[in-house]
Amino acid sequence: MTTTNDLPGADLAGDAPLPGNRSRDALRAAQMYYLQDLTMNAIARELRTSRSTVSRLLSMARATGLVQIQVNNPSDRAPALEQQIRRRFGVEAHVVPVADSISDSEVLDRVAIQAARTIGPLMDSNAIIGVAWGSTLSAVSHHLTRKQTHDSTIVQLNGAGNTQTTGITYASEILRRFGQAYGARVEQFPVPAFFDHAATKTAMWEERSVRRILDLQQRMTMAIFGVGSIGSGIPSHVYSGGYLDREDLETLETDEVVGDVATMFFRADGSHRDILLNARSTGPDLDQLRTVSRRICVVSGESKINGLRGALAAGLATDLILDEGSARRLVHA
Amino acid sequence: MTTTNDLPGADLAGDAPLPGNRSRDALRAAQMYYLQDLTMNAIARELRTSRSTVSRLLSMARATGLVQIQVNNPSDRAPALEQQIRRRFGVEAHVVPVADSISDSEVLDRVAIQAARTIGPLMDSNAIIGVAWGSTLSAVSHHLTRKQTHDSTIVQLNGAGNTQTTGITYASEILRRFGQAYGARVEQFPVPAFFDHAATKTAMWEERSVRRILDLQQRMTMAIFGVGSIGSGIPSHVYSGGYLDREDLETLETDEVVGDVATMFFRADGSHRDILLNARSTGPDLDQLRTVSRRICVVSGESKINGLRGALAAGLATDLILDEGSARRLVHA
DNA sequence: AACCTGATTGCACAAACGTGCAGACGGGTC
DNA sequence: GACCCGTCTGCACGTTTGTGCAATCAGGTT
Repeated sequence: MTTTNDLPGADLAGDAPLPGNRSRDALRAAQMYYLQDLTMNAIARELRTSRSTVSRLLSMARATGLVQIQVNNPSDRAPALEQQIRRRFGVEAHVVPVADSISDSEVLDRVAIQAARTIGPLMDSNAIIGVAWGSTLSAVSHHLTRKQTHDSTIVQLNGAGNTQTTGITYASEILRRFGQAYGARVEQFPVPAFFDHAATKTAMWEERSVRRILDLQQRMTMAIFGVGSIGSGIPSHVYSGGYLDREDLETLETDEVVGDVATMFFRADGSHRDILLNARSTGPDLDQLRTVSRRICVVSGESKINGLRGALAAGLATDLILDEGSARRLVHA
Repeated sequence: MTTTNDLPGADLAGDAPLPGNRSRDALRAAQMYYLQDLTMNAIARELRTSRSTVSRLLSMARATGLVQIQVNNPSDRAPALEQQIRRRFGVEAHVVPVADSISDSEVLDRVAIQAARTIGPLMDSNAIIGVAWGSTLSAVSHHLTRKQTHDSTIVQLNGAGNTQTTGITYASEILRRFGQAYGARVEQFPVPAFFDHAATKTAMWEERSVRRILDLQQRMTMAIFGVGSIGSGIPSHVYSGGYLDREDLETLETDEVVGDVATMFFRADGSHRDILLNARSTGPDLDQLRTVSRRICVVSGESKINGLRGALAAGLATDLILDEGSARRLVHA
């Protein structure tokens, strides 16, 4: 082909420059491209613009949630792994296919993209969404696709401050992106991840500013979180980021903690009674978390397997999004 | 580009040739392509196959309904035309964007594609779908995308025989395609479009074989039909295809008929009382049709505008899929 | 009017994609 | 074993799509 690109001599019969033209064109283009199978060139002619503009209109249509693409495995014959996980652990599994040859950070990225797209369709109006923070959630938040909703709220699940920073910029970035993608209010939780003294927590928990957040958490319709894991390979953010001192880490060990969800710790059997640190943690009580009707856990990387097992034993999740490698480890052992 | 195509030296580490490999790969490919934004080349590497195979896997995934693409106009700021139609006529309108420069048959084709894709997501298990026949429905039936359902039934809305043929091959092809796309049973209605004598209809309507179909029609959860139109330009199939003789056409005129749905006629004001031909027609009683909870009317081409107005006045449709030109004519007059 | 600044456009090129074709494979038949 | 026929594969090629860049436009400021 000799690069007879774009439109040759159009743009002579100008369309009225109507208001809101941009997004109207995006909708038209999307309909013609995805519903009528026209090529971008054909669409460009009908829209009296250049093909490259159509390409951009379409990518805008995708980014703003105007176009939604779903991949649904006909549940009756879903991949074996997902079925096994559902049977063994009682959660709806979404296994992200990845070759085992790729790097951990790439796996995280791909799990995050797919998680973001899986969450999208579940997002609803009038929802109250609890969101944790951490490297997993951060990755997810970068790939959310827009979807307009009314009267929904994003609420932070646990404080993010530590001894060095208030953690606000990090956690709030995550929340902000969620809020923006879904057109939702954002409610931050401006407390440290852990109090130094359990008594301070008790006191703060009586404050009305805090109770407002706790109240929202109680009414959550959906919660989204990763897991932290102790004991195999790389420790998660919480265990190395200045949130806990040496003494804390020792008590975790004596309490036989294997992991955490939103800085609330649990043991391999799923129990969380009498784990000292939880009395100072600002995460949601795990019994309360279990009352939320949709609880989505995102996990990437096999180093999290111990924490994940604990979380599953505790029944913290209703939906589990994880990479294929971890899924395999989970069932084959 | 120097055509550095497809994978250079793969296919040495063979994967196990598992059963059902094909559709599993299609699912994996679809997830990686649509959910993770990998290129087909990258997918080919992970799947240990060639890029072209991935391309084919993906088009298979789309064709079998594994991937579903939706374009949703955020109803609050839907295109003006759709809003006006909804207000004026009380139906949910889906306007198919087409430039006014293209030919009638092309318009029909594009309306049909978009109609097929619009119907797809509405299709459900345990549904009983009534389907009419005619050039519009025929076009739609060619573009249905597969979607597996359980225990659903496609039932023919009106007989298709005429004096020359039993009409079976034509109408049944349409039904067959619907049935195949949705994995549904197909129930044909083996009667002529019109009886010569109303008495024959009365008699036949008591036959158990016919009652079975009528019973299904009574329990329809969805109906899909076009409209026939008299009086402007090209007459529809029914008016020229050997179904009616001159005398019949004359009675239609004296009865002030403007169009039909599934060979049941109505006037411009939507009424259908005392239209003689209806007593001999095998289409569903219009009062009964109105009890179906979802009634989708597909219209392409401005020549149908008169019939369409009548059908809307009669309140026959809950959803209307039509081309932009007709939509404009509909509101601007 | 002159000037800046950010958004938007079309172009040119490179990357990604779809598909006709010929060869390879599989399994049934003579 | 030889043969046939339908299916699947990779290749080559042409087509379609994404994107950096420079020119242009819109609207606000000096």
